[in-house]
Amino acid sequence: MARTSTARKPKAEPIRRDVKGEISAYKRRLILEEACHLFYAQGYEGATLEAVADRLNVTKPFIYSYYRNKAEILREVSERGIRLCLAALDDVRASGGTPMAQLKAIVERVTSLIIDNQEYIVVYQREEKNLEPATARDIRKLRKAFDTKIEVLLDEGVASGAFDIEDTGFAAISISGLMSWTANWFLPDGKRSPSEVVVQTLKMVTHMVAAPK
Amino acid sequence: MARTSTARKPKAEPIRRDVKGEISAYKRRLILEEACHLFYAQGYEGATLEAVADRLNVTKPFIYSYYRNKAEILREVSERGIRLCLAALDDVRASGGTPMAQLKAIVERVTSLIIDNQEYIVVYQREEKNLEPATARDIRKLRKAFDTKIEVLLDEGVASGAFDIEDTGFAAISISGLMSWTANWFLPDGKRSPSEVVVQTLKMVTHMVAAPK
DNA sequence: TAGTTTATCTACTGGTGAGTAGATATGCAA
DNA sequence: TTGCATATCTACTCACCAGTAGATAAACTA
Repeated sequence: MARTSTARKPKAEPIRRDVKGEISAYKRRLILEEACHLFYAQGYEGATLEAVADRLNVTKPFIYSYYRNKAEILREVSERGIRLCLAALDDVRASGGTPMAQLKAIVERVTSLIIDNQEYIVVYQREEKNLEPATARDIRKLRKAFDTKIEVLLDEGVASGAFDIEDTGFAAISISGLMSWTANWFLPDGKRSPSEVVVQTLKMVTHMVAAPK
Repeated sequence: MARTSTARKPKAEPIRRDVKGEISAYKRRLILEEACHLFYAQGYEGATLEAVADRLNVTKPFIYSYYRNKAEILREVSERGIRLCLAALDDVRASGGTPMAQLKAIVERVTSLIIDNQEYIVVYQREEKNLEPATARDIRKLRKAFDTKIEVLLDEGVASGAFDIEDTGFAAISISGLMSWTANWFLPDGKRSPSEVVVQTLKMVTHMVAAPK
């Protein structure tokens, strides 16, 4: 939306792409993916940046020219999951609908996201204590915000009579817990496909909150 | 129950306690508790055995005369949670009752155990990859056994009409996940007391499985 | 009490990996 | 082309910690 500060002519204005920045971002992304994969397989401390570099056919100092240190990589890995989930939740909330319809849409989208980003989410769950305390707090705040937004939605459903819940705060924790837990047991080549998991999770959540007809 | 092999006289037989063994077991227990506490606070790799020794006012070689190596301590920490939960489950199953009554008893007892042994359980969840592969497999088997036993109970309840569940395997995973997840968010000094958490968990689980009246 | 065993400690090794200094290569501008 | 800037690499340091060898102290036995 915002023009680059040097842009002038309205006609045939070249879209000034920040190519250098894009390439740099792309390299960061490659490092991030490979690092996440190794953190997942061997643990944060067990995975060396040397090994990450090897798998990218570069050397360790290459990584250090894109990330200040190992912890910064972990930070980006850790933020990813909750950022995506919050965005999906906000998106559903913005498009409206009944509380039940919204809850169902959120469970569907968030469970899918968790399956697709399983490694990022598990790494965060396991390695939170390796984050700098300030970073850990920030991410915790995001997770808290997620739960609170679910709670508000549940409150709306209780008010409309769609849900039958005694403690919406606890129910919110349970629902987000149920979804988060998926990252811990789901096996990409297991007997349940991602879409089956989504469907079943939806059923569990519905049972948990729906008012009896 | 079993006599020591050297016991002879039936009358006034001294109960031959293995004092040496008991003291040894007690020391192992002290090491285990302190190690678990530090693993919880700083992570398995972040916590040094030197630090564990310090907190016990002993030295590192002391620890090495009770445990072969650091991984063996982690193994005992990791086994504890699931062993206790399985024992509680078996105990409830053995004392009988309706499927609903049994499920409720299991959720109550297991959730309480998880709260009481929070640190052991979280350390296992986080540090599983630091276990020797064979050990990790063994413990996974125990957890699988737990879920399967829940599934069988759910099947019984479906057969009797007490439960309304489409996929009992998935429901079993969800229930044990809901309980396990407690270890990740419960705060001993938070706004919910352990017994409130147990009560609310029970409500969630009941909602999830109960057939409509 | 002397001698023996057991428990614990002091002081070390060896391997490892995060992070860096300075060299080198690659591409770009004039 | 030459000179400059940027990207990447080679080769290192430094700190840390699991695990151990061998010394010492404590406890037990005869």
